[in-house]
Amino acid sequence: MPLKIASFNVNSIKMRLQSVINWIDQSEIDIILMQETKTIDENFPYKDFNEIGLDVLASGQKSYNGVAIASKFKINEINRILPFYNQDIIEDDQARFLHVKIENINIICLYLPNGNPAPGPKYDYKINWMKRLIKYTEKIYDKNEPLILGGDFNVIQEDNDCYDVSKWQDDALYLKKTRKYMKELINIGLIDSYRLKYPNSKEYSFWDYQAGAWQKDNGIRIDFFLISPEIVDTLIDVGIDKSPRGQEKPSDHTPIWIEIENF
DNA sequence: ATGGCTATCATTGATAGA
Repeated sequence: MPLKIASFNVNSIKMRLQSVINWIDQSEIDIILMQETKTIDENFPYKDFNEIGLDVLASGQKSYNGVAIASKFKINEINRILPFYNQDIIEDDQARFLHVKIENINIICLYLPNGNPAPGPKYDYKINWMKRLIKYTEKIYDKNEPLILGGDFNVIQEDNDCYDVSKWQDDALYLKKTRKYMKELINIGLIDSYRLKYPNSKEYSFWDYQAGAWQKDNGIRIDFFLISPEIVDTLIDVGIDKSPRGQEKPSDHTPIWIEIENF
């Protein structure tokens, strides 16, 4: 039976609740990874997801960040804290990470830090977070086990992932160091599922609210599904659904999805 | 245009996003 998995930076689950629920229903999504939910767990709208038959796990905080997963199959929590490997940082109160197991699949839902302005402490935090993610992924990686990293990576990895990279030269999303660590993560043995199917396409997953970016298609592709070889073997289809971005009161991101043969 | 918009929290302004 095919399994359809999506990732969507919703930019506030409260503002986007009805459109997210409708999109899940219309797109026949089995598992959805959400980012920028912007609410504490007590206030997460669990009921609305439960009513359409989904189990939910949320890891949020007040005002900013926040990740959540909703699934037709039981969600088994593995980890909601990305471990530290750098002794300089002793705590991290930003809700950006969820590692779960659903059926036989290890799934990580992530919201990688933006990092602007660079250089500066926010960029240092981003790079440190990427190093932690690399270490964690190396630790759990097994090429014979299905593993999916999905979410908002806040990285413009290739020139084809941006309408005009000349405007992003000094941005934290495109700096050489950012792309170097993204490459290091991929080199553990993961595949960018979108690029596997569309090696040369220019399609985006984010358009700024400002300056008519959506109307001009001034977008960037920063939401990814990185998948292990075991998932590649069962991959049926991949896509970016632009339609939610064109609706009233949209998120500035649009959902991405993969379909795999699982059972 | 170091601009343009959207969301949150707190109280009409500051902060963050990318």
